[in-house]
Amino acid sequence: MMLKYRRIPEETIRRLPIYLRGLLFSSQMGYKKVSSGELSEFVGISSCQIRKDLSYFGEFGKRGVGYDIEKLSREIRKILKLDVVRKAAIVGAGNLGSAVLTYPGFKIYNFDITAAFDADPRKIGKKIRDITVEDVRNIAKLKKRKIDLGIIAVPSADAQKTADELVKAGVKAILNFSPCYITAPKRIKVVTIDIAMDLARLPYYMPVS
Amino acid sequence: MMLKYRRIPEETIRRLPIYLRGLLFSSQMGYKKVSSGELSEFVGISSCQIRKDLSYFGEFGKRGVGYDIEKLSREIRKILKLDVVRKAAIVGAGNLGSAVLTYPGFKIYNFDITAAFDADPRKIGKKIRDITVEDVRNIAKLKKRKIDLGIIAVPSADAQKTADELVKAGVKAILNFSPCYITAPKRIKVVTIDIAMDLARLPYYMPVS
DNA sequence: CTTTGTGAAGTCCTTCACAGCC
DNA sequence: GGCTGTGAAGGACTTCACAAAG
Repeated sequence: MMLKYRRIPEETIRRLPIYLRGLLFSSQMGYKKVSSGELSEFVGISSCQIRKDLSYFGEFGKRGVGYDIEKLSREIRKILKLDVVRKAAIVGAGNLGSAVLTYPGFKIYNFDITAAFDADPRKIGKKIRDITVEDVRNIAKLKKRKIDLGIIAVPSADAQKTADELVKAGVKAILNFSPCYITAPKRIKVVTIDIAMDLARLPYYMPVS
Repeated sequence: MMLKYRRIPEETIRRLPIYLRGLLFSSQMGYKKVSSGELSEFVGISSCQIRKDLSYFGEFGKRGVGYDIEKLSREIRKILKLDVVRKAAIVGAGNLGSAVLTYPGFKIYNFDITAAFDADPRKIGKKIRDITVEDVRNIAKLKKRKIDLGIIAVPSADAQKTADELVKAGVKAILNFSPCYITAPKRIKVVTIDIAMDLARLPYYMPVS
């Protein structure tokens, strides 16, 4: 395995989780191995794209055979650093925040939500799952608790302020559920999830009656 | 306005809703006009990207001045066909389905959810919002009701089957909340929303302690 | 002087096509 | 024969840089 240095496209990283899901699906179908062609069918991405993407990180397949599902899954998890447990804190304990707190996806990817904050005095002290909601003014104290990920589930108007506080508290990445653009230092990865953005472009592709 | 024909990049369409949100924000700040440079600050997309994107559809700005917010918003809504009311139906009336049904974003973009289906006899007949949940076996009857958008909120295992039925019932687009890849004829636009995909790539960008 | 609109240049990403290996 | 891994070619998207307009 030579693996000379090449810049890894952001698009490749975006696709790795899709492959992971395709591999899970394959394994549930009873397969032990898959070829890039078969995986392509399951995930809707061309087989040579799949091979190229994987080639950035090593040689995981056997020519004439394909990929060992178990082994490739493990490799992708390692590439995405999903094998490390990350501590997360959520700000905003309203409907959205509560939904996020109970969403099982976080555990699957090794996120451990260990703190929740809100500005509403009626919510402070309340227990959601096994977490007691704290006063939003105490975010600064997170620094000692070594939180990796900050989750924003507050109204748009407070989103940037919350992001700034999370950055000060030392988070490495931010997951933003508020429908707005957020600025943060370059070293901090910000991902914004906004269903409305996907919704709004659907009609463009729909013929008018 | 010459506007010679050029293929419109998919990426441009993806950004139009973001501009729309930036314009809303500008108008809420009390502005009447914005330059591409100002809008760039609000949405985190370069000013020449913004100008190029808009240039695919016409000349909406005034040189030396910028864009009239009201007018540009209207134009983008028209481009995205957000000015037409679309009828939507949702399949799956569980937690996710109920949440989707009550999500206000649909109304904003002129989607009118007029039907809901579920396979669970205990849910059939129940009322959510102003909609009575129907038996999933009656999806075929949707054809007469001229539904434009089908929303999938069923377990992954049933997603493809549901998609096939929605296609037969004549939908023009599918919004898929199940965490899996779905196939449909090319004329039908499928958008899959899966938070887990965004979650799973976050750790890659986070330095390990 | 400011800001748009846009060809040209540059960058990034995908697909092709095939050598290399099983 | 079948399938991977990859340089080279091709295509798509972004940025540059500036003429044109207010």
